[in-house]
Amino acid sequence: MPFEKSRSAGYLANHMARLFAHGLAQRIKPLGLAPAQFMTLLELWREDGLTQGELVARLDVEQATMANTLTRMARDGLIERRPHPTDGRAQSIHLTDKAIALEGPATAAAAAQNDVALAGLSEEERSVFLDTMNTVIHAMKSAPMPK
Amino acid sequence: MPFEKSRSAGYLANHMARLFAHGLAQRIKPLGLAPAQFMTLLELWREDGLTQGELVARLDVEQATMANTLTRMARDGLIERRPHPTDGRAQSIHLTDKAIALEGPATAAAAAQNDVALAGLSEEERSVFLDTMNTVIHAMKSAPMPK
DNA sequence: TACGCTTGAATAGCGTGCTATGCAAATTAT
DNA sequence: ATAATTTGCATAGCACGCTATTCAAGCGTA
Repeated sequence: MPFEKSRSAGYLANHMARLFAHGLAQRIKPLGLAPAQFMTLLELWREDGLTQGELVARLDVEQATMANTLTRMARDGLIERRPHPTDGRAQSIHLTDKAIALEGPATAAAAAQNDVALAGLSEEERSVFLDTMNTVIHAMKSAPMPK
Repeated sequence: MPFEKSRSAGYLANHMARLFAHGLAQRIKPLGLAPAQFMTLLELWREDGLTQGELVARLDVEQATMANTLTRMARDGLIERRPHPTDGRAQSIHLTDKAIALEGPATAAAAAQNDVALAGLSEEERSVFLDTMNTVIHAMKSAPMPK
């Protein structure tokens, strides 16, 4: 039997993530935000002044990816990189007033996209779905890489 | 209450898809393949000689994305672009022997990645999970774009 | 037939992910 | 205290996704 893409978790995950990203991008574009910037802001709204390394750990992206995202965010006036008070190698990342003001509208946009995506599911189904994604993420993170 | 990323479908979808892509990439790299190439090959293994436009429709990516992926695949000796027999604007995309030979190992690699990801789930849970992803995908594809 | 619209594909430019390097500051070991 | 290692970040280079633009070939219609 052929490899059926609509029965492949990986294929579906990719397709679903592209649709989520596209929908979110459309919704936050008017705010001057892009998806990776939003994701980063989620952490900084929760706790300002994190280092790049802390953001890397919390968002599970590579250090180089975060460095580039932060560069674009600084360019766009969302963050400021300040010298770290105690570690001369590090910087602390601080939100600008502009970025602080975006928390409400941006999280509302993300919630709206989630609502559209999950529209066909009951509360119970939504909860199971989120739990399952967390389980799958954990499985892949703890699996040893093949050879 | 704060926007909780581990309870956001979009955030989890993104994270999960990155992990899937990374795992698949590691597994098919020895075959000389990258994820988007594998996805494209899935369609061509099923039916050779498709046009770029047909691939775009089946994989739900933008035309420009597919054009670039096909260019890389031609560069890597996986496909050949031949003039379309009846439409002077189009080309038909044909697999090389090399690409044909990769079907077994590549689909096995993808299946292995899916297995790792779904390891913690029962058969029933896996089935529900795939169904739900298909439902969510459909919901986002049919939702009108905001404003 | 000729003009105009549609359609298949390429290209440019950018965001976001990755790996691989390089460098300077900090830390550890000798 | 000096040397070696580790750690924080930047940069280069590439895959892949997107939007926007351009061009040529096909198709319609006046």
